[in-house]
Amino acid sequence: MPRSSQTTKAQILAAAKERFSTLGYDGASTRDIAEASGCAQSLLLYHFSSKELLWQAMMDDLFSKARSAVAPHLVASTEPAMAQLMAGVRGFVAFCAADADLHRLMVQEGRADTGRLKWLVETHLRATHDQITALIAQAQADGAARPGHPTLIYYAIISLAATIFSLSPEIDRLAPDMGLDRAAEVVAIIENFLAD
Amino acid sequence: MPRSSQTTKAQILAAAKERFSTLGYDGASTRDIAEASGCAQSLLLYHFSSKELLWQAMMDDLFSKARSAVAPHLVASTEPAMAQLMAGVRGFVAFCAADADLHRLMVQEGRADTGRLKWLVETHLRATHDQITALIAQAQADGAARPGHPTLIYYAIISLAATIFSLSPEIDRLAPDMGLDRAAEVVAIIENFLAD
DNA sequence: ATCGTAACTGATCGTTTGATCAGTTATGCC
DNA sequence: GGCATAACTGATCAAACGATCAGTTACGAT
Repeated sequence: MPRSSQTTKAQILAAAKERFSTLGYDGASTRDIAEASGCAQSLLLYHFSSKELLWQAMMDDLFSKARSAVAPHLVASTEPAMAQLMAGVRGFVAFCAADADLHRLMVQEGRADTGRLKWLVETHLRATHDQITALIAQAQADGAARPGHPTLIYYAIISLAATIFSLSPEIDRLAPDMGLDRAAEVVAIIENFLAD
Repeated sequence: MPRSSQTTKAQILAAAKERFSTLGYDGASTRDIAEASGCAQSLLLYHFSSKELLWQAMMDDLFSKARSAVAPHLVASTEPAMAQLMAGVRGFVAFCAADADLHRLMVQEGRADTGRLKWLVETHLRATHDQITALIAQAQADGAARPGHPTLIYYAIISLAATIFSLSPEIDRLAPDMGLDRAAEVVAIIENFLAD
């Protein structure tokens, strides 16, 4: 019984995000993803052609959502660079708290120099990296942000913002008493870290 | 031609660390690991019984090395907690800079609540976590360290110390101009972050 | 020297993987 | 109402997986 193509694709993408982020690219199987989204494995390949193209479509979808959480705070603002930066950080932390899968996926792919990493850097990472590091450099020139290579600062922010949420199974096992409202404290940590 | 059992095992463990850390548990195959260490796949299983026990043996080996890089700075010191902490941080950063695989492996396993994660927490993580968070709490009581849940501070330190090195393929692609002596700057970042 | 045992290999088992394809069902258009 | 087409399924492929096992090699103790 054919449904809307968009509905089926969205269900497959959601299942793919869950499986790829927890099991890794090789660990996740297209049969498993198809079963979790309630369709035959062959339908998954009918819509996305191959496992790798499904992975790319899932990444496109995820980065599109991440950009809409961060970008509005950055564009064409008249505020100082540091204020723009912190507004973007708040949006990014909120996104990571709500969906830890993006950072899990990025860490999985960022450790080996594969074809998938090259695709990720050229398609999604480069533009954001260049934009944010320019903002960091401006904030440093204003005397508002701490010194250091902007790329290093950039990755320090990302790791502080995302690691707590992406390692939550491990952290929950070690410190079950820790509260669940970690986002506010994470923002405070980054603000304190960024300040000169 | 039988070699020493210890030599063969060490070669297999080194190859396993490289494959598991870059491809993930499912992505790495015992055939690949055996080929990289120059022996038959059946010999690998002869020495380690199964893929999962090989993975555990590799983790035991790696944590043993990590502990010898950090522990000497912590035990039975008469210095204040903050000074002990920073000494341990310097040892840990140096270890991460020399061998980024441990953190890669930890991030891979820390995101899904599998049997392997449970084994990791109980066998290797719990003791270190309890020891370091107690030190953090003491440094906070001394008024030397910033406030916040010690486990949150603990994971902030770990992510700051390790992420830069474990994501080096991605970072090298984005900012090839960045220097290679990142360890000193990372230590400075953590020291600044920890201070009250 | 020889004998027991640890180290090691090659062949092979049953499963699971990504992928292909012929065939079936339902929807939207004229 | 028929009809082209998009949506979808089940069967099946070759390849790779973890694992088992019978058989071979070489070292070390007696």
